[in-house]
Amino acid sequence: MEDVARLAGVSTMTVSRAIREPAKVAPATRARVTAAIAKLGYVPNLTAGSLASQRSGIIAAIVPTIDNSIFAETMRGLTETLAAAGYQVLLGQTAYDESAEEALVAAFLGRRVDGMVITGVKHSALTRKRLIKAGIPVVETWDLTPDPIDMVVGFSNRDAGRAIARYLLAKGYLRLGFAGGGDDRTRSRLAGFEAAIRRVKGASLTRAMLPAGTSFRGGREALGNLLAQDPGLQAVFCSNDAIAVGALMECRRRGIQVPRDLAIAGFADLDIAAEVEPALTSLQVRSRTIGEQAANMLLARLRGEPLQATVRDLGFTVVPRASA
Amino acid sequence: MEDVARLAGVSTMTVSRAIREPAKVAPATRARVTAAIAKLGYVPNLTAGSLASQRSGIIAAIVPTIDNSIFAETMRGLTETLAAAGYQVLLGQTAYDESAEEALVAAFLGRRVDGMVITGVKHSALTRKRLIKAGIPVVETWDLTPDPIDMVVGFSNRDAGRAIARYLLAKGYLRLGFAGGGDDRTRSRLAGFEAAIRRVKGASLTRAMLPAGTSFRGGREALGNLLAQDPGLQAVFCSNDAIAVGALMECRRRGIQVPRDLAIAGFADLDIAAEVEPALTSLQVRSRTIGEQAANMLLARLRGEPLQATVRDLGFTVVPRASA
DNA sequence: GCTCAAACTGTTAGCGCTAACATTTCAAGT
DNA sequence: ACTTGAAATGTTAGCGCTAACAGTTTGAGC
Repeated sequence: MEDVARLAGVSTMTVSRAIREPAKVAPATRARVTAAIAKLGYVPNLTAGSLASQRSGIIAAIVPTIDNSIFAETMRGLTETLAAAGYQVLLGQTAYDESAEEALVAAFLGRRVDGMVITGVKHSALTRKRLIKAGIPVVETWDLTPDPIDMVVGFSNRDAGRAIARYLLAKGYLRLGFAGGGDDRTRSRLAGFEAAIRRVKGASLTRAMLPAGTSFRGGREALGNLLAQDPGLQAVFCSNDAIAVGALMECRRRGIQVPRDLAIAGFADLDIAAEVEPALTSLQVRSRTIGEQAANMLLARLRGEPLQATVRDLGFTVVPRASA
Repeated sequence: MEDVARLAGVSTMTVSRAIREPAKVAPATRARVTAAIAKLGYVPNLTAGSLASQRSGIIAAIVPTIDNSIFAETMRGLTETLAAAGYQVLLGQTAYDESAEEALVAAFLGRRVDGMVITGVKHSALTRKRLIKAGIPVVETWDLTPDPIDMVVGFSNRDAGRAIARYLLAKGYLRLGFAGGGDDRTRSRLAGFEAAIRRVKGASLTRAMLPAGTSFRGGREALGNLLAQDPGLQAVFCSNDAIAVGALMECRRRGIQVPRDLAIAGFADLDIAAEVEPALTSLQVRSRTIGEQAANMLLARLRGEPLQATVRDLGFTVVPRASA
């Protein structure tokens, strides 16, 4: 930076300003600085800038795994919205492991990230404490809670499970099955699903629990598992569309007609849900919007704008298609 | 850090060492420092550490979009391998736009990242220049080139396209179609596909070009487009499995029997390829391994190990299934 | 020409840590 | 006790930038 300053015949402070707040530098000076930067191929050291300004320009994002299109979509919305505002995203994956989450949060706080987006609302006590103490804006995502660490954007997984159950029950299916992974949000969906079923006389629930992060293959196995437990099963709710498509394919393999012999409903309304045959009844959630909203909440807070709501419910929609 | 040092009765340097190189501090001292850190809830400022040590502990990764499972898998392999070595990943998405890539590279270099992983081998002259000048390890991925910026790990997309063409031609299909996006790697696949077809008398090629990043829906439209151009089409190669599944579903909708009336082959061998009915013939590439290998090449270079090969060819495998 | 605020530019003092070197401590060998 | 080298700890001097404030210049208004 000193070289640039010398070449442009100004002080380093003016170079710094020419880069960050061009409006505060006289046009002629700015031109000289710009020319010097170009000539020397100068790349400002943002690390030094972060240290001096106490702002890193980095937002940390923690997801269970990027290798799941719902989180990938959220990350896409987040990254693009933040990039437009000049922020970059540091990515962390927990693989659904709470202690991995704890370690990631600690590492990211050490980087003095300006904000954090974290999947889910259930965290270790230490993680919560650290995040609160850090004093940075934090957005929890993909679920709701009345007492977020700071802010939360998502929808009620419990209500979503309940909505699917009511939909299936309203269609006359009584012997219901559930296939899904073991993460917190799936458990909430199951809890809601189960609660709605309990309220209906004669309705039953059969479960096939899968490891968190399961997809197509798991869906096939889960279907066999469920039918073994209850051969008279009438409808299955799968906690994500990949599992549902797997189940659908297994039905085809076994000659089970969907939805005549067995109805299937998925979750998340991935692109593929509309394309398979029969098209998959699913519950639409706005993965990408969650990321965008999280980014916007963070940005508003970073700009010092007074906050509207700390809990943002994006809701969900049951999308009826042919499969249930 | 000074507070910790005072409480432990040592200098800040000893605190720094106790954190980074515990072996170099006497056990008793280390215990006092650790206790002081815990008591004060001290979180080292890695930004300051980066500035002083000239090592950021951050690797930048640039993909077209994270919202595509092949890149998500690569990112997963990359992030996990790097995390195990204490590095974090800064994520950038170009949306298949070269100028976006240029801006990301500039921003990441400003952060003084310790290394960079970038998708593809075609970059703007400025991007190449900047990366070379930066003097950090760089791994290009998802393709091969004899003259990488620094290192490259992937496979030949051209050869992959050729291999699929040969496979289809060997099965007796002569009137071939191609459906795919407009990114560089897809173009290479198409080039290889076309080259192999040209060498066979009587073989023909019909193209349906889609925007980069297209999936299921695009596959359906592409199929209609191809059949409109050549109603006698015998086999279609789709540049990714999502497009192929879309095409497959469109065939079902139109009552076209796969593979009897029309054969379909995909690319990337996503999980879903094996699950659809008929199962999809595809070309298997090792998405996750690309990320892991990129991480390992970077780490080896960062450790100062002498480099073996700068070009790592992970190859591919044609996976014959029912659809073609 | 003179005043005075606005616009512009410069100076100073760190941000919180670590590299490199300097010094002290300590145990083992004589 | 007395060297001696290794182990442990401390001191010094930045890393490259920016906040905060201090100057300096400019031009509009009278």
